[in-house]
Amino acid sequence: MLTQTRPDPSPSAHDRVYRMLRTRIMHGDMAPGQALTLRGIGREFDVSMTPARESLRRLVAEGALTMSASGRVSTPELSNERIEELAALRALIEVELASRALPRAHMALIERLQTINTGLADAIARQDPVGYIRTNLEFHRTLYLRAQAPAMLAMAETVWLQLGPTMRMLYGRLRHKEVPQYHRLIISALKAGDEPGLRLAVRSDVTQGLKMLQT
Amino acid sequence: MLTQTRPDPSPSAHDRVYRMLRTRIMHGDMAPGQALTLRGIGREFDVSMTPARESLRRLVAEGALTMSASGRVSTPELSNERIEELAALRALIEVELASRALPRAHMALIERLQTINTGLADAIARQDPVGYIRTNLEFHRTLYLRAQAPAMLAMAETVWLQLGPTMRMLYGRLRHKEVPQYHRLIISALKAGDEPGLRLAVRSDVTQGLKMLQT
DNA sequence: CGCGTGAAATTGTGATCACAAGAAGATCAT
DNA sequence: ATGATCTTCTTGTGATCACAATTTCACGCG
Repeated sequence: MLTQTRPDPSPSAHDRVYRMLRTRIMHGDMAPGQALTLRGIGREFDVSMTPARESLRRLVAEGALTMSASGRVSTPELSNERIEELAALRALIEVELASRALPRAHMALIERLQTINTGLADAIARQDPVGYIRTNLEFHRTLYLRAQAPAMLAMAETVWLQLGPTMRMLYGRLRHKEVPQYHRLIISALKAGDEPGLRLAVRSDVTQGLKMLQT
Repeated sequence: MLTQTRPDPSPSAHDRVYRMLRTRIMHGDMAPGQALTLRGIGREFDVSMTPARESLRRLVAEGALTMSASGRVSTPELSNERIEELAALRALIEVELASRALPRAHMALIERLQTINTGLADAIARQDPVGYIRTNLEFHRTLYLRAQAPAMLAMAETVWLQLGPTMRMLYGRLRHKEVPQYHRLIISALKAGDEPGLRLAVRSDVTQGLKMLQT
């Protein structure tokens, strides 16, 4: 998870590669089961094997990538059981994060969330799955940052990371036509300071879609 | 987290080092703020810098170790806020794990848990903090394995890992005289098939002690 | 056409080295 | 005695290479 502090403008090569791969995986820009190699990553990002290996190993440690018995690395193909577990984890962690964010959810934040929802509508209009996933996660992250609970947010992001490649399939199945209604309910509950309503809306939002992935 | 499958009897050097360090950290065998270096790890485990670096980087990715802006690695020194967050995460995840374990908690498991509690009493009698922490976590892990939710168990273990160095301090403050009463309550609730009682006992067990760490 | 075998290519792991950066220690000046 | 500066030592990062293991491909046979 992103715990280390390294605010310098020129981070290490491995850090750079790690962040780019992480973003790509989290936003569903990679399909489940896709293989990655050290030499392939080295070529793509113009680095040697050492930072490539560090990056891949780090993502494996976070569950974003899986490693076979022979050390080969690929994006995970999640079983139904795994998807259900990760959905349950999202429900547990994100509902708590939303509750903790509520006391600091003022109008500026609510307006920011509404703006992000507009971006979701744009991604839907463009039929852009990666853009949709990215903007959806931005919506949640923006809210949860107000919880001021970095350990929990890190855990939530770890779950998003593991779900990333699978989320792409979800988008295809939902064939989104409009912004998820639960986002509107989340925003309403924030405006009203309605904690039970907020918890219910977040739980519904994070679990409803994932149910459709289980075949 | 321990997600990759590598059942071969001779794992990689980096995997070996990683597991040993991970166990040491999780069981409170290292104090908060303790520094580790690549060359130091290399000497101690008789490996070169490459597996040493891989192991440390992996533990950093899991939050077990922290990395400074200059790349130096050490065990984390947790703030009160961080401790509260991790306790809350334990409560969220472990309560859910216990619930999911209940349907498969038969007499053999219950007897196993009682045996482990006897080991806890031994560790207390020996005034052995590391043994105490290890046996306590064994108690929880043994129960949660029955939940058959590896993603959740991995998350729980990640939290234990982050708390490891701090747990050592907790042991000092509690000055344990007897096996935690909540373990007895957990066992009773399992025998009775009492889910609400089990949830309450687990929540109390995982949060009560950690409250004493917050000064 | 499919399967098996062998060879070649590709892969991951670990060691080593060079280099840059940071930390620690020593010395000098106020 | 304390602070600043300089030097030395230690550290982390990345590149490269060797080697073992795995995978892929090609060819031959049934």
